[in-house]
This record gives sequence, C-alpha cells and structure tokens, in this order.
Amino acid sequence: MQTPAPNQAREPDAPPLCAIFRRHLKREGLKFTPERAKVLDATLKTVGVFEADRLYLDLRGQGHRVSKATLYRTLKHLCDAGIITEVVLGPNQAHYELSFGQQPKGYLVCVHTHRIVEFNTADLTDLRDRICAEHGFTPVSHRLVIHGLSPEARKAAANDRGSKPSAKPVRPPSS
Amino acid sequence: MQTPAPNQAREPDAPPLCAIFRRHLKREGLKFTPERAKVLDATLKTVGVFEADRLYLDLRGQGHRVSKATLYRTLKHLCDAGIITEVVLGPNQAHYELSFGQQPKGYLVCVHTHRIVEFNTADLTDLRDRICAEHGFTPVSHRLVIHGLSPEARKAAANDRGSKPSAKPVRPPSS
DNA sequence: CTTGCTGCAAAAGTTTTGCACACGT
DNA sequence: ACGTGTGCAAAACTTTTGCAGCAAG
Repeated sequence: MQTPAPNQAREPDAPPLCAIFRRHLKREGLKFTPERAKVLDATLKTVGVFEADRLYLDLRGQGHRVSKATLYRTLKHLCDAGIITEVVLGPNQAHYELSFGQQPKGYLVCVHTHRIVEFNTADLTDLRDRICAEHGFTPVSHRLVIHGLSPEARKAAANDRGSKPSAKPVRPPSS
Repeated sequence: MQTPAPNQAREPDAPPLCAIFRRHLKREGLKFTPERAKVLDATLKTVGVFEADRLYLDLRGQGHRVSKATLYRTLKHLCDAGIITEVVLGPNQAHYELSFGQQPKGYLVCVHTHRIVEFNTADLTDLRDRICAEHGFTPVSHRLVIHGLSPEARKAAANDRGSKPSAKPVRPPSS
C-alpha cells in the first residue's frame, strides 16, 4: 500500500518518497497512518499542479475514505517534509505540486482558459539571491507567475467575431 | 470629492486617475457613483500592498459608509481599469496595489513576520517575453514573489535561544 | 499504554450574490 | 425614465478546529 509501482514514474530511479515522508514524521514525533499513506499515494500519481479538492476527488474515486480535514492536515505535513510545495496561483484556492528534489518552477497561466504551463527558472536563482542579499534576507523560495493569452484562447477569441471584441475570461477572474 | 489633493502625491505630476476611472466606467456603460469615488480615494492614499479589508477599515475610519459588497465590486472595476493590480501573495486573501503606469514589481515576503519589501523587476520583462514566445502565449503580466527570512526575524530567532531552534512562523503559514 | 490521529460537523474567513430600493446619466 | 448601483443579509467556498472515539509506536 505504501509504495505500489507508481502509475507513471516521474524518474526511472526516483527516491523513495514514502520513506522520506516516514522519516520526516518520525523526526517530528508524528505517526504514519493509512490515511497519510493514501494521500501520499494520490499525490505521487499527480502530474503538475493540482488543487486540494482534486486530490480529494481522486481519493474518493479510488474508493478511499479520507476526510477533507485529514487531507488538509496531511498536505501540510507533505509541505513540511519538502515533498510537495504550495503553489499560489490565485487568491481563492491553494494549488500544490510535487517538488521533492526539483528546481523551483515558473508558471505560465492563460487568463482565459486557466491552462497552466510550467517552465524552468534555473536562471532566476541568481537574481533571487542578489535581491535577497540587497535586503538582508535569507532566500527560502521563489515563484514566478506569468499571466498571458494562450494560443488556443487567442484562436477561440478570433472565432468569436461578432461578439464583443473586448476579451472576456472563460471563468471569473482569479488573478 | 473626486480629486481632493492627495495626502501623499505619488508623483509630482501624476495623471488624474479619477478621470481615467471615469473614462473606463463610461466605456463600459457603468456609472461613477459617490461610493466608487470614495473607494478610489482611499485607494490613492494607499502605500504599497494592501488587503481589501484594510481599505474597508480605512474607509470606515474616515466616516465613509461603503459596504463590503460595493468595495469588492469596485476593486474589480479598478483592476479592469488598470489602476490597481491584484497581487497574489498567499492563497487566503487577495492583496492589491496601485499600479497605474508602474512597472510590474517583485515582492520579497518574510516567512516569519510577513513583512513585504518590493523591488524592481524591469530586467525580468525580457525573460517573460521570451518564455511567452516559446509557448505561443501573449504576455499580459507577471509576478515574482520571493519568500525568505528577514534580518529582523533572523535576529529575533537568534534571541529565542532556549526555545526550539526549529523556526516557527509568527502566523500560520500562508505560503 | 501513551500520544497522536481520524471523521464529523461546526466554525472561521474571505468573497459573491439575490433582492428591494435608490441614484447617475 | 432607464439601467445600474447600493446595502444588507444570506450564500458560497475553501480551510481550520473542537471533540469523542480509535490506532500507531
């Protein structure tokens, strides 16, 4: 149950995140429970950025019973353990992403469709460290979010000739 | 009422934001009401990043009666007009900032005290445009948020010798 | 066994919405 | 006058928390 062959291996020789999680829990005097294992599992099957509710539905869809309270509590522990990262894309809902051993990423978000494209920000780390140094800060993490119009959205908008030319987002704006 | 001498002029010859707001409203078939004027006024007295609730309290403190519903509705219009920008720093609450005619800024947020330091990201625009081009996106805006430990927080933590050395945030984590 | 964990339901906090009435244009 | 706006209160939503019973180390 703890480490079933992941549906889609992230890396051929990925580190055993389950073990890492257990170690973190032990260090903190916390317990490794079936519920936490299930949440970790669901998280590992994840691709890209996801919301808490998405994970909740995934779990239920697989017949697993985990309460939302436990889910949120576990997501926090997974953050603390460095396995996932909270990705703040909008003000209304938290997003998360597997991040163990990964470089910080940037996010390109379509203002119309909300599709998210990730990109590398390796060359940003120097800039980040310089800025932190200038202000006496010790860097912890950084996040670059770009909002733009995706090619599909532009195409769709072009087909909409006849409606108002002023572009209206597909869903209410949430940054 | 519309353009009282701003308490703290942002720039010696700042553009008349009130006029710009009115023009935007007219273009959209919306109305310029006393409440919207009050919200704009309070916004103009703002320094740096603020929360919706802060503005609400400011307004009430000045004896103005504007409902939260109207405040939120107006903030949206101000965003549309390009006068303010929604600054997403954490998942739980939206932040805003005067942004008309300003370069996009970056934000350095202390993980302990949540103090916010702003910095310039002019040199980021090229990178942004390059990334957008690579993915066929048309850039709209970008936001770089750096989380780190502020000098004060580090000092305070140093004084806390005796408590747990493991750093604990001042307030519950909100990215 | 001791200490932490879970589920439930209620609470908390921010933002949105329906409605009746009021007001810019 | 017409079409929007406003305030209020309730709703919507995500996330947190209190509590009684349960389970991991």
